[in-house]
Amino acid sequence: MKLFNSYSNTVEEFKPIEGNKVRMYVCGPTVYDYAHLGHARCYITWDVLYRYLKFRGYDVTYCRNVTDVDDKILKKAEKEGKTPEEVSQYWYKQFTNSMNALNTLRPDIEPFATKTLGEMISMVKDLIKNGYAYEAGGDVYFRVKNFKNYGYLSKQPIDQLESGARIEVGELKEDPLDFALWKKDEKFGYNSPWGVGRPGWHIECSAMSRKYLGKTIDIHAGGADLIFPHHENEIAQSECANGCKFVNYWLHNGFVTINKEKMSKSLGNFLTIDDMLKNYDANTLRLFILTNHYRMPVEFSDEALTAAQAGAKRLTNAKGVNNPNFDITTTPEYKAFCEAMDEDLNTSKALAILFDLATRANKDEKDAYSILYQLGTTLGFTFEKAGISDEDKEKAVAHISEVLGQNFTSLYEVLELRKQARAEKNWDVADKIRIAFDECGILVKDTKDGTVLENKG
RNA sequence: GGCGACAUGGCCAAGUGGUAAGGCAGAAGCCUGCAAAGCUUUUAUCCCCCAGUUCGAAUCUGGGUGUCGCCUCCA
Repeated sequence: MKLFNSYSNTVEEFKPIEGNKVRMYVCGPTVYDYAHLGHARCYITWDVLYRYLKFRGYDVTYCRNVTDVDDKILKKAEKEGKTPEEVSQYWYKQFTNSMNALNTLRPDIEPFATKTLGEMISMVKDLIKNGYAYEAGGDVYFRVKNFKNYGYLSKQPIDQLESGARIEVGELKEDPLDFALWKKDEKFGYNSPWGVGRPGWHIECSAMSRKYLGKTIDIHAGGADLIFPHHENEIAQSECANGCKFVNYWLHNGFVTINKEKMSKSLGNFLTIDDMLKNYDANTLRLFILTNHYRMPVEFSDEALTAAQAGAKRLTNAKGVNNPNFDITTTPEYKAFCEAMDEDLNTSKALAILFDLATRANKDEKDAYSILYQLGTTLGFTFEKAGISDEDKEKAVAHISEVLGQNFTSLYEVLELRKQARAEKNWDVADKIRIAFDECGILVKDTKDGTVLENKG
């Protein structure tokens, strides 16, 4: 399998450190607000990598942190008169709900920054001891100039970085490039050898990664906007504290754009996952994201989402039943799928194979659906036909009763009446019922095998 | 200013030296009371522009033009 490594800026053959074990870390959310489409893209992309690695037989440990100590959380807490913990717990729950709704698998480990403070403090202590960090007025800063590889990941010449760097008022840095490992904070802080304070954002990931996955890990992934300074700083901290390589493969996903502009909190041009899911289902969002290569920008538009919706429907509504005992690994489609995914996750190519399988499944080709189902599930699509809830059924019966001016007590009665009407070629009644169903969001399909009701989605 | 990426049909998009996957939309047909779904066929002499390398380039090289991102919190 080949993956594009941002560190070397080339596509490289992926080889885990130890046998078939893969240790994978993804920078998780700072929990203070709604997750938006940009987050969705990031976590769906790495969800697909996680699923695919497991599908290929790797023993993966996937760790995704939760940043629950941060300026933005504290600001929100102050504004709302809540404790930072209340704020982060609430938004963590929202985030988890969104991730579940998107059908992303839960990481094996989901550490909280506030529960990993010991590791952070010991790491900062080591950095000070080795001369890579210094304390100044209750803050601790990393001495960037002492790490010769600084700027390697982001391909930034150090003198260029220097010209842009500034020292903020109140900071006691030796050099403008230095960044905070620990910040004095007497209001919300925690005890440390340097007084009451809280950790800098970058040290959180270094510490959590080391604690749960070890000093050198296989994969570290996240959005491309984290390359500088976040990942650059993580490398500096981890390699100086541990005295060894931090990460073998740095993976970064591209952005979601809207009106050709990066979607982000600060620009305010974001659409939340929850809002998106009101109009489009999880399969649609996933298809929208996976039709593009993960490193390319994806432009959001309703037109694109509508196209994805039609495609997702075609893919997941194909005819057939999965035979779980069918071994797909001997099929040419499996081989082609793996070849595509092995090329730095060419999901677009992989999807072409799935679409072909969907067509063949619809033609009742033997095993086509099983292959489609098993490969599609590997990409995180769900094939379960959405049933109609009892609540919606009741609503529909009530609505149809009103439309036809007669009192139906069950869906069965409605369908029987329509069946009879159709048998008698009473199209007026049959169509009225279908239209009434449609108004309730239910699609009526008259197939050879009888009438089927479906959620319009 | 520094660094990096991208430019393929109406829309989205794969393809990085051998003659343009796939999806959406459109068209025609089959099926069908209608509708929906499905099936079949069909839609780029051409890949931003110019020069070059080559038997051969969307694919490599050089030069343009345009778009985006990072350099500050950001997935």
